[in-house]
Amino acid sequence: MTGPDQTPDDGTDPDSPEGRGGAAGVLPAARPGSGRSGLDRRRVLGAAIEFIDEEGLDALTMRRLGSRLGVEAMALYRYVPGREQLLDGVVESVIDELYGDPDVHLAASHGWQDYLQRLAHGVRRIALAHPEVFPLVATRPPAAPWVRPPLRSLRWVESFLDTLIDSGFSEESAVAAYRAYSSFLLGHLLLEVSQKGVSISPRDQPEGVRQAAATTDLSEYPTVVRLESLLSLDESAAEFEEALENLLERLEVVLREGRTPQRGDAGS
Amino acid sequence: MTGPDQTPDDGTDPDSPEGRGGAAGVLPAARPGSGRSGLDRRRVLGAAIEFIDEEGLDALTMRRLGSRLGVEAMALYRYVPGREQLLDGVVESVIDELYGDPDVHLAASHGWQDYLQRLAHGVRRIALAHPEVFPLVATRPPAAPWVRPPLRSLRWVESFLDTLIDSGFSEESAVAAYRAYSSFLLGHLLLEVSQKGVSISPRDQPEGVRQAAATTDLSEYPTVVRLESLLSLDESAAEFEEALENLLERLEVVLREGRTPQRGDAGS
DNA sequence: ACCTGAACACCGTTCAAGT
DNA sequence: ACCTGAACACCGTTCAAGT
Repeated sequence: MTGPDQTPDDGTDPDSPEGRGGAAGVLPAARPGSGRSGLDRRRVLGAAIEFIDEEGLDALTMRRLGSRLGVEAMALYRYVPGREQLLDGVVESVIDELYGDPDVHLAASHGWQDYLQRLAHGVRRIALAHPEVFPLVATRPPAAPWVRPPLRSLRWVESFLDTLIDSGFSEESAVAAYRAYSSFLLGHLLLEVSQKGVSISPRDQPEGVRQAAATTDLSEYPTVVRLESLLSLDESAAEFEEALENLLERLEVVLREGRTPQRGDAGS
Repeated sequence: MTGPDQTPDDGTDPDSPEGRGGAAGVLPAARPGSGRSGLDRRRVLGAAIEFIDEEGLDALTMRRLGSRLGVEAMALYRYVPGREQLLDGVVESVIDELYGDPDVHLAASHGWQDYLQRLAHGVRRIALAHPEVFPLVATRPPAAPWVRPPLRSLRWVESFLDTLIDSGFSEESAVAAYRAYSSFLLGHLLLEVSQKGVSISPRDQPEGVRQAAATTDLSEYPTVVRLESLLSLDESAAEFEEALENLLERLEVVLREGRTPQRGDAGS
């Protein structure tokens, strides 16, 4: 999906049989005969995700990833055309977890609101599972200008639009809903994930953060100081639910006002 | 503000006299005597911003920035402790443009909604002026966990909270409003800016995008294909206004329901 | 078929040295 | 006081060579 690379086994199309079921799989596994030490595009991407989760994005180099896999960096180029495309593969791999998430696909016909709820929670689960990877999901250039970052895959866009249109949204309002939904997801999850990075991990730049906190003169910001405990409460989960509910309510209004105006307008 | 560097002239505190007025200035200029070729922390940061705007973030290296300034890379270390802190300085410098924006500060007392409107538009102006820099604004770890990315400065957080509390918000709802507002800004502007990057610039990875577009089999996504023209319409500006209006309405409800409950609750 | 060694051009950063 | 040259450790990536 990422490029015209001539590497072997680049069956990245999302409809290959293995892609559908497995929670982690973007690519088919190595042929059965090839022994456990055999490298694999899937294994490479999996290792990259692990690496980023553990050490942070900046720490990921071809050489270090190679040595985690017991191999020289140059060996990776058999499975991935370069570092940029490795990152694209990581992003693709991570959102592909959604395809395998039963909580998202289960019971497709409880209405569009239920569907958008499950989709949002599915994306949120991924973001929280890979907080270091998620900014990449948000940041890598998408396949087409209208495939917006948090969903990131034509399959999801298609499914989103179909579901809304089937539920009575006009094409225009389905597209508008898609935009509102994407930016809601992106904003919330990016903030939640970055907050998590700051408050929990002594990993990346604890130095920078601690320094800044120590250096800044707080006496000029009495309100901030007074509200510090309120400000540092982590209410992300509740805020997510509330903002999502609110968005769905907004969409419901749009639906009621704009219900597929093209025909049947006089019929019922 | 960023670290314990012993470089000369590191008066990064936001209250130095020069910092208040000038639209671009984080730091005082060089002493009057030092000639036009004299380097300067401000000049270094300014050149870095220009560079990123023109060539993209990935292209910025110490060596290239040096040569743009007619100097070896090593000379930059006089003004900036390292590349990371250079990027922090860039972010700080860019949001400092807000302090000099008359449209944001003008007429402080037309009510909180007017204030939030002007602030949001100010941030949006910055994001659009520096589309390559803005993801950095969203991504760099903030000074404190509760200083959320798009606002990024204690001064703005303080001003935000004060304005809302003065307008009758309870402390709790002022903080909740701050969170909702930040994530709204982040989501919208990040999407808008990344869309701009994709659709306009033949700059960064036009290769990757064009490839993906060409490689993907669109026949599986009939709805997406059918709605392509709707999907690729750029309605960012209108969507921004609408979502902002909606947010302000939500906040108004919060205000009415929760009007400073601590005292005077029985008085009127 | 799959991996490695050596090499190339380019990084960030340090430090002693120049003016 | 300010800048540079040389050096170090580390990048991504290529390509011929090994097995």
